[in-house]
Amino acid sequence: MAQLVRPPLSIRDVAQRAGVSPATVSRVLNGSTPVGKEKRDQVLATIQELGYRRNRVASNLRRKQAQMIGVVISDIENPHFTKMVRAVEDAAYLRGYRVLLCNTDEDPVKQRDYLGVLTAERVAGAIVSPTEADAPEISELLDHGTCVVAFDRPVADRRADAVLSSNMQGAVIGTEHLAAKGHARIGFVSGPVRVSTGAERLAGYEQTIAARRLKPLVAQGDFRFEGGEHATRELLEQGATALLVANNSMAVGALHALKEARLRVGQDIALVSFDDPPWAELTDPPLTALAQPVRAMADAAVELLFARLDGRRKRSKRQIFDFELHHRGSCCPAGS
Amino acid sequence: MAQLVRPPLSIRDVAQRAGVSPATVSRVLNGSTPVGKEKRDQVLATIQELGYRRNRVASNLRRKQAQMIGVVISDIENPHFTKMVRAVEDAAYLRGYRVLLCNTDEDPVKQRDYLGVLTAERVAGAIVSPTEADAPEISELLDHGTCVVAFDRPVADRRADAVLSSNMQGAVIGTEHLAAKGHARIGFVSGPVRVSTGAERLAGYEQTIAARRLKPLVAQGDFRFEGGEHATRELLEQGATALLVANNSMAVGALHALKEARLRVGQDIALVSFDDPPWAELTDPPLTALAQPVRAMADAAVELLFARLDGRRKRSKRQIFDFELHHRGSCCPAGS
DNA sequence: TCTGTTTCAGAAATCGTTGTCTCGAACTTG
DNA sequence: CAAGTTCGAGACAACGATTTCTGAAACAGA
Repeated sequence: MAQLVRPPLSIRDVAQRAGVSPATVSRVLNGSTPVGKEKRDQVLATIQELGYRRNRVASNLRRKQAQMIGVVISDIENPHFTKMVRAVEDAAYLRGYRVLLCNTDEDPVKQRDYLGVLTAERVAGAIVSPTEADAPEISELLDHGTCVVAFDRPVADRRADAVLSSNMQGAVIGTEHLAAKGHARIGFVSGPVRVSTGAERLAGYEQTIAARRLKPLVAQGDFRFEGGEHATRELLEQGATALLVANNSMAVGALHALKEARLRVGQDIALVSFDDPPWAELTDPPLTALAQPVRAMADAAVELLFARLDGRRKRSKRQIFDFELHHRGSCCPAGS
Repeated sequence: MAQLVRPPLSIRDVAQRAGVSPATVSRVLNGSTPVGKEKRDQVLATIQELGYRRNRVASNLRRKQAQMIGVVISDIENPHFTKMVRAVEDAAYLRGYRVLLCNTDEDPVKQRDYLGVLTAERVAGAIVSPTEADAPEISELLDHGTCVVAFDRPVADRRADAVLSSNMQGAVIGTEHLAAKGHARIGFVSGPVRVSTGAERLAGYEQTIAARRLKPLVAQGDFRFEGGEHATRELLEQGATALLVANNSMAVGALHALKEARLRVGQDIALVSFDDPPWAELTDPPLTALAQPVRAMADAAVELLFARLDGRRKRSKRQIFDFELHHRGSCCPAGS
């Protein structure tokens, strides 16, 4: 059986069949200029009849802009980003935009590659959670007039909008909470300091520890399972009785390491984690977590983006959201 | 400050500056036809110098195909699909393809919309986990010569490739496991039967129940948290002492419902869930789960897709993977 | 009735790349 | 050395939609 490939119809085919000019078909398709009712009905009927589907690629070329939003994140398997992507997808779908997914794995090279791709694809806008804040490709996008919204992590170029969370504040709350329970040896499972969220959370922790004249115990992770596991082992060796973990993926690693060390969370050791993934309530015990209003943040990012695309806004804007501590069972008083 | 928009450079600008024809620049860019070393170096230098970036939209139009893979899934927040998307992204990135993300929310209308979008965007290939197996838009894609791989759920059109799991077998294993522990009132938190995975898992359950002359206890969910919660409440009212849950999102809902009913999983009630999300080991007790080799499946799907794109394969192919029961702590013997 | 304005719709130019066609020059080879 | 090849590179025509330009018809106002 030969693979029959039906060549797609073009706007010319429709025009010919309907007895009008291609321009008229285009006008009906876009509603850009009024078209007489008679011709319009004729065109619509013909489109139905032939099963014509407009070629977006050609359309995008002519318009010099793809109806597409690029989403650049570091880890598609992290529920934090997944929630964001979901929100973007929802909004994009409603407005007839598509989502181009770019997963960087926290790899600056891959990030720059992908940012270049967004320029090459002439996307209308981008939501970026940068691994590297000052990649020149971000400025390149902005130079071409593409809207860029930084999510979770700022970018260097001031023309971009930003939706951020107050990471310092979050780390302070988390550390204070553990300190208030009487812990003196509070370990911090840090993210990479190269990433702004990593650095800020670490700074918040260090500030609080210093203010309370405690000994800082820091182990560097990578925002992923393995790093969390290793860092936790390290901190246990240093005698930590409480842990603050800088993101949810590393928290999974930390829980593994603690299980391995036969320490009962919430009894032998206290744990507070950044992020509040869906499974935080299901662990044993449920996880005390520093939650970001991810959905609200994502909605804000999308709103910033489309406000610009629709020309409703010119000046760049930056919004900051606070963390909230969700008290659950993973924090015990010291020495219990 | 006026928003300065630098108009992007075209291949003609590069050609002019380098003193060659646009065709030559294109040839250097694509390596399609040999170009003399001298001119090639000249072109490459000019590209560097001007910071030229090729316009993918124009390229795609001319080539009549976008270097893009469409991924159609029902729930981007479900780790099962997330893992798949990850695998696709990995492979696509390596080969210079982009990923167009289409999230359908199990909504047939949205699915058909998105499949139409894939046609309109002239994607090179699509990996689809269909909500509706016989959407005509799938055939439309295939008619245009686009490769389609069904993932997790089959599609009606025989020209498509497929990577599936043996859902019947999985449900049988799961149900048998619970029955072997002595449970007589095994409830099934079903997915929507409209979806093939939903129907097949239900069938496997029913078959086993019938073979053992037990009473079927089924409550219909929607593959999402809420549905799992409601269905579980229903089954509890009917006196179930063991539950088989048809996917991981509903398992989260089930766990909530059980907690609410003050039933201890693994002691008062037994639980087996389809899927094996990362948090399955972290719950209290750890979740006994029917795992699919998602990564292997996704890699297989990608391989099928690219084998076709590269022209390495013509005939359509179907691969089926087995479930594996991961024994953990959530299954207790009956009446304990 | 005649001029001026609006409305509708076609012709044609364009968006930026790529592949085909062509042609001259360099190279074989008998 | 002539005739046949090969090779490199330019000119040019697409790809399919949009939009500007233009003109004809319809309409309004004086």
